[in-house]
Amino acid sequence: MPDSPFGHPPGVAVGALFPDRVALSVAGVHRPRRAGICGRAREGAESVIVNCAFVDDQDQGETLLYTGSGARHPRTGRQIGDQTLTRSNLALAESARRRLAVRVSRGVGRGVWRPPAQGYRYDGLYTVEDYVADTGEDGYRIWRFRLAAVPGEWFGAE
DNA sequence: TCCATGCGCGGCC
DNA sequence: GGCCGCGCAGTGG
Repeated sequence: MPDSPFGHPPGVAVGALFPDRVALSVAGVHRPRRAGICGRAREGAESVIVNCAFVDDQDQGETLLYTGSGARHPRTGRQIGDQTLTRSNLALAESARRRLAVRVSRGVGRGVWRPPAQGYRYDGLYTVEDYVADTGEDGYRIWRFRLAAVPGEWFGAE
């Protein structure tokens, strides 16, 4: 499958726990050490981290509103400028266009749906339903992506 | 408080 | 395609 979408990482069960981002990376769940979105503009997004580090995030488990990357103060978590539809944000947009599954891992954070006790948990596959430019809580433009769990392929599935 | 490190991407040949 | 250098990033010691 030359143009295969990104699916479950080999040998990793949905619900698997990892102590930190390095462990997630080594397991092939989410490769970047720091970035929350892994993906390429032309191929779509491979995986994302959900920990509600962005003020405009909303995590409801089966569906979630995921704020794009960029223009965020690294310490306060507040937005400090307008986000652009480039780089990893474009990757998520491409995933939406091609209906590709994206791997979701949840970390600890206020507002995270059923967060792990510590570290990170691989929560399975989601699709990017749509996305829109919006004005976030801090008054800057954000790109907001709506993710929906793939039935039977995510942590909350029966 | 500081800063490493991995990855995407563009430039260049 | 391959190499290289730049800039960014939902960490974490």
